[in-house]
Amino acid sequence: MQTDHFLNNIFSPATFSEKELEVIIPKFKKVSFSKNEYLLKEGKIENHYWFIESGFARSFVNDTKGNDITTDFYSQGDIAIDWSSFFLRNPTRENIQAITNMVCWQLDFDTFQELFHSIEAFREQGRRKLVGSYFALKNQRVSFIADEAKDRYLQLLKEKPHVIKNVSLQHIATYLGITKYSLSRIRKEIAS
Amino acid sequence: MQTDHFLNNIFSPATFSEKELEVIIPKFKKVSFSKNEYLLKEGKIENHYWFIESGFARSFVNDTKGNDITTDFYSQGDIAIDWSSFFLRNPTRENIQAITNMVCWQLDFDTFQELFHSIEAFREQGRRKLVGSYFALKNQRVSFIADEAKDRYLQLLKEKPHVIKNVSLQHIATYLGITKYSLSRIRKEIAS
DNA sequence: ATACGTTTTTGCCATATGGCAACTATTTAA
DNA sequence: TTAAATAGTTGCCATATGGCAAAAACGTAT
Repeated sequence: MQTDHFLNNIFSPATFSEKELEVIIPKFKKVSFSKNEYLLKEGKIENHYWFIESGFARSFVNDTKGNDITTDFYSQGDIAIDWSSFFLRNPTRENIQAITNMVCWQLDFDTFQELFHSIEAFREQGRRKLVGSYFALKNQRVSFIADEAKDRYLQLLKEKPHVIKNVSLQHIATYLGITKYSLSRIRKEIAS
Repeated sequence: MQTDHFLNNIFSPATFSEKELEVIIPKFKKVSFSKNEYLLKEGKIENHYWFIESGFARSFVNDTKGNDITTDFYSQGDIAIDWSSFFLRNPTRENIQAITNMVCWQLDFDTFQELFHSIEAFREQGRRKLVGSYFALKNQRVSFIADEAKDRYLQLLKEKPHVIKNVSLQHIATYLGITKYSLSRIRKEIAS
């Protein structure tokens, strides 16, 4: 096992034993995506746990009026997944699409389950990742209620500056819950 | 073990073996709360996993302007918990308060961990509960962006009619992300 | 380099919701 | 039962954001 392998950043010797790493790491398969390709499509059951080594992706749903609403952005080190479809084995409402070319590492559901139930550190890590996503979502919920669009944008700018640079205005707008017109005006206002 | 015990509705023989139930059920402790008492207070670390047998609770946070914003409602069969504080062992931003008198069943963190790591069915159930909360939150996020306040209210009315009847207008309003004035007007409009 | 399609910007006006202030209704405590 | 506190309602106007249409800017393929 090469020690400069990307996954060694995700599964560090501080948390996993040498023996566990030898079981875990080889189970991942490297997969590349070209810009605009889908990692997951609406109606399918999420069957992969994807770690991103490079590139950007976004997830979106189509609302009842047919509007495309961005639900999240993903970049290096992130897990690009619909947790509920993956764990509950339900068809997903989400699409996950590559915004740039990407390199990812995948685990399928059965392999994930095997590691989850057999390795306590893997299980704890998975739980922490899921809870981390949950926490972010809860904070966003409060921000949606308490903050104006401009503040939500500034917050995103601070938290994920690399995202802003790689994602089109219209996708950022739906993520923030506003129209592209409003976001364009907010940017203009900030610039001055 | 009495078979009409409330927890037998939560831990059913279909999913858990007789032997597992004998380990799990006795570990729960029955606790009652009076109206307005707190199950969890801002700044503390969530140390309990609460199943509600009867009564209602709500969780809320204080935003930067000091406004009290309702984040969720809980009733019979629900788990009234801040998952992130519980699992990540961080001080919480949330308050969970009894809206009526309540009867709950508690497990502390260490006991939860013990059961989580030793009983696969318990672990799967916990994961499903957490993912279920996550799923609900994600759908709410889309609804916030795609639907008007009136539709969000009608949706809540359909999903949790018992909540509406037991919770004050102002708390429902902040949960929906609108002011009490707006919700009052929406109700008036619906009535006609 | 040119031309096409897509994305972003901007003027204009529409609409949903916010929020004060005053009033009314309901709940709680004495 | 009555008074006090709390919760809900409503008139009025303010404000943030929506959304069309047209123009401008940008990216991409030939």
